[in-house]
Amino acid sequence: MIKSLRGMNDILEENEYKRFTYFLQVATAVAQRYGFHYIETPLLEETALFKRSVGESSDIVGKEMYQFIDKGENDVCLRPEGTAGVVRAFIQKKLDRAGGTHRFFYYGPMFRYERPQKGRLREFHQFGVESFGLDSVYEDAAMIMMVADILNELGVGYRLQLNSLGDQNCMPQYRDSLVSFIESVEEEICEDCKRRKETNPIRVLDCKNEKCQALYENAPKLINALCDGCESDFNKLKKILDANNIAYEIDTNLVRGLDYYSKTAFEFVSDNIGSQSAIAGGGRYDRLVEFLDGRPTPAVGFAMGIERLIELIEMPQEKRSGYYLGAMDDEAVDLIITTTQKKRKSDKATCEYRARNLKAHLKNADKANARYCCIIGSNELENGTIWVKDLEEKREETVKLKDF
RNA sequence: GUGGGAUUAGCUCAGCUGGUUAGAGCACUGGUUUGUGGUGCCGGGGGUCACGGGUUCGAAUCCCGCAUCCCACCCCA
Repeated sequence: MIKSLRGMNDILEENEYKRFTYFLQVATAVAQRYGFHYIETPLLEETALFKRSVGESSDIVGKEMYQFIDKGENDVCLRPEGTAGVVRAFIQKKLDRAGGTHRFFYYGPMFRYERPQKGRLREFHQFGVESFGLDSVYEDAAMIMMVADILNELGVGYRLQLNSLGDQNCMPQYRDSLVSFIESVEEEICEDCKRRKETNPIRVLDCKNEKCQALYENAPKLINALCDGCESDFNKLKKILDANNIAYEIDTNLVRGLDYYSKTAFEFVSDNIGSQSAIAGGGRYDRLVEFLDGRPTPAVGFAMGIERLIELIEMPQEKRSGYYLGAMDDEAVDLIITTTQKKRKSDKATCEYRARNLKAHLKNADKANARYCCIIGSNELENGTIWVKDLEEKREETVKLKDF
């Protein structure tokens, strides 16, 4: 038997596909209410795109990409995340030169070659949005409120963690002071942190090693080193969230794993899905368009992990709907088929191809969660009528077939 | 990539220290004699016990390998 590859799942169970499609409905509707429109970009991109955007120091690019040389000798890879492709499309379409604001949402599969576990797949699905052209912190707040709206509508509980990563004015200085701090404790930190000091020093802050964490208690905090602009934006952001009743916690160690973030960084986490607890994450990435050879364009966005989310969604109760049609007589089956086809012009309608007794049909109709069970037996066939039972109201009537 | 646990019917699981045709509940399916469901009763189908080796007179049960899932590390959505 051929099985799916490790970490790659089918979404076909009732409690999966229903939640999956319901999530997309809700997320899409909310994004459209915020003025975002759909964008679809390729699953396969040039490897260089991710090296330059996500960053070579990140684990995603360093060891998790599905990368290969195609038949035209191009170095390509399956996208490990969604932002880079959208930014590439934005620049390629010269929207950076067009100016103005551009807001996109997308969803689809992402690929990372990781060791699978609960909430961590090799092929997984993200829903995300990207907003270009606005450097206003109001847009950062709008992103966060959009995530909150989606989660609230889905009945998903969360905690929001917030941080500011600074910009090109304050981040480099902070990085220098952090590096000198790390050097002062270098003897005692873990091997990973020693490596991080060289590749991406900010990342030592979210090292999970307890000993390291204890040492970093005294590390300089980025939040205290922000330049005036970053600090006032961060304060403004907090104010906006307060005014809109969005609860948050400041997490000074929240460092997003992708290199392109600056200023606002946020993460929505859940305590109910195991150790892979981040359900949405995002932030501002004002430099990324420039890094990918576009005109400098401020941008902000987020992504949500759909598989993690659907574990948490509370589905609204499903109501009976549509018609179930059945014959109790072999002679009536053809009539059932044509009647069903007629109904399908306007309503959901399913039918049974075999003649069955009434009890069996009612059982089928009930199982199909149909609202109406409609039967033609020998009596009805003779009189040109159809027997219709409303399974919810428990009412039944016999109507002329032409009026049905 | 490292360490640990699990793997028996579509699903959730039982199967004691190796011993005759591997079980249950749910699900599926058929019937339940005059045409009434979700909630009665009776019956039926379905498992090379993940896969590959080994030990043994005999393996779902013991050993080795391998795959997948789960947990932790790591990483992130």
